[in-house]
Amino acid sequence: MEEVLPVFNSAVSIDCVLFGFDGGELKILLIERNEEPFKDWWALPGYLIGDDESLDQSASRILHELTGLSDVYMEQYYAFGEVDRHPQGRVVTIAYYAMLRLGGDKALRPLTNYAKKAQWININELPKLAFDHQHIYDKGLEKIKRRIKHLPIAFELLPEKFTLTQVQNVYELILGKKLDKRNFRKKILSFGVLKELDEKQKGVSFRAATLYKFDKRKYAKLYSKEISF
Amino acid sequence: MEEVLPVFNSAVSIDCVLFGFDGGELKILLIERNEEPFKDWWALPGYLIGDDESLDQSASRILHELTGLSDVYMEQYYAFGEVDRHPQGRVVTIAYYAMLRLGGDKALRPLTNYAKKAQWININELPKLAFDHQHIYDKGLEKIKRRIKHLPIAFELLPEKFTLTQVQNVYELILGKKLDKRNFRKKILSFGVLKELDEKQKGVSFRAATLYKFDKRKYAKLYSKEISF
DNA sequence: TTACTTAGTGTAAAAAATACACATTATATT
DNA sequence: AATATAATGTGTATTTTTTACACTAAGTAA
Repeated sequence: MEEVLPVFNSAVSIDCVLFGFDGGELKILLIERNEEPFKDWWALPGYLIGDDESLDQSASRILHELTGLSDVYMEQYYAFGEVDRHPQGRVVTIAYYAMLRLGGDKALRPLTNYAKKAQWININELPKLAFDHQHIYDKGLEKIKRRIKHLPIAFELLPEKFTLTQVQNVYELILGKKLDKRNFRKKILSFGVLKELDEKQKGVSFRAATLYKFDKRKYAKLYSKEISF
Repeated sequence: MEEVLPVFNSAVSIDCVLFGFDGGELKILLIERNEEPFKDWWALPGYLIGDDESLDQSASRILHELTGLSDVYMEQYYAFGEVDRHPQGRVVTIAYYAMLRLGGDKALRPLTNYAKKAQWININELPKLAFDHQHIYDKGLEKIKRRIKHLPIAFELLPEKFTLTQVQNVYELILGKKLDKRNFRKKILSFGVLKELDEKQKGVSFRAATLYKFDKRKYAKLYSKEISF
């Protein structure tokens, strides 16, 4: 405990837990590793931070390089630093999560060959993950469960226009339990951030539901309220 | 983005935000630095993690070496990693908070000369802090504000036996606002973790209040409930 | 005895959460 | 055209939680 200059004593990395909702299923984004250790294993998208980037900037860049995704707003939630979490040396990793709107257009394309591919995988069919990534994922899920109770972040998962039933599906998948339809609608509408549209769902084979959209202005207000008291 | 071995790319440190309650005042623990940069400035107790320690272990050791305190249960809450947060090089710091029972016995005695001294300082009289420590403190306070609403962590600040008015004082100091006495008592008792003692406050110059103590068994149950759903 | 200071208590009203079931509507099938 | 199907959409009563609000009781000091 004598050094004055801050001596490098660790590698620092970022790992990202991205939730996506597609075809009625809750998925997370994984990469297939192309490097040792854990070559060919599935892992959370993650890599070492860069010299001239903040943690948030690193997170965005890394996600982009490994998956091709950009403009994803991620939130930091925990740092994992067990001594032996990486078999080849000390790596402290800082975990971020985000919820993401899926839907065809955005192809997943790693821009580096550190990953063979990136893919959305149903959370009920998770493979064995590299390193302590299962643990990092578990903590991330716990985090958004708590979060979703207070803030309507589930909309980040949905397309621009959505039905209330879709919202309820997302909640049920994340919380892992069934919710009462009437009470759910009452509550979700009471946040005051949904705008009913003059438009119905199309292409369904039964009664079409009313579409809603998400009012970003009101959401921002709500969000800042939740933070303070 | 080519290395396979995890190359050290940063220093990693821990900073601790410790809240204490004493003489009716909410305080935090600061050290006076004895090293450049920011020699002679006040700072949060913090230092670099060790090679063979987890983050939690590092936090405990560092707190001990800088202040003499041991057996303090701290919780990690955020990682700060702006590129220029340390003037002499990259340092990512991981912040921990805890709430602590003060009261005479435990002397503060740095065991290293990295700190000149350690001292409890009223949160209303904070000096200018080194590095980005003001920011780290602000985030920590925000965190416990949110936390205290759901869990009765305020008891960690109080002596073994305490009055309800003392508990209320702690809440008011942390939340920064006055609370209604009757409603506060109703709510705090409804947590079901306080045991009324057959004993009164002593040495006060007016009516003595009933003492309570904190039931750790019930608290543990409550805590685990809050985490899941 | 009196003055002072803090402890300790209850209720009514409002708001939020919960439990619960059926008619409506669009489509697909015959 | 009639019918079957499957999901949409809606209301109320009950319970629980939160909020607002003011006085008496008890102990100490003068």
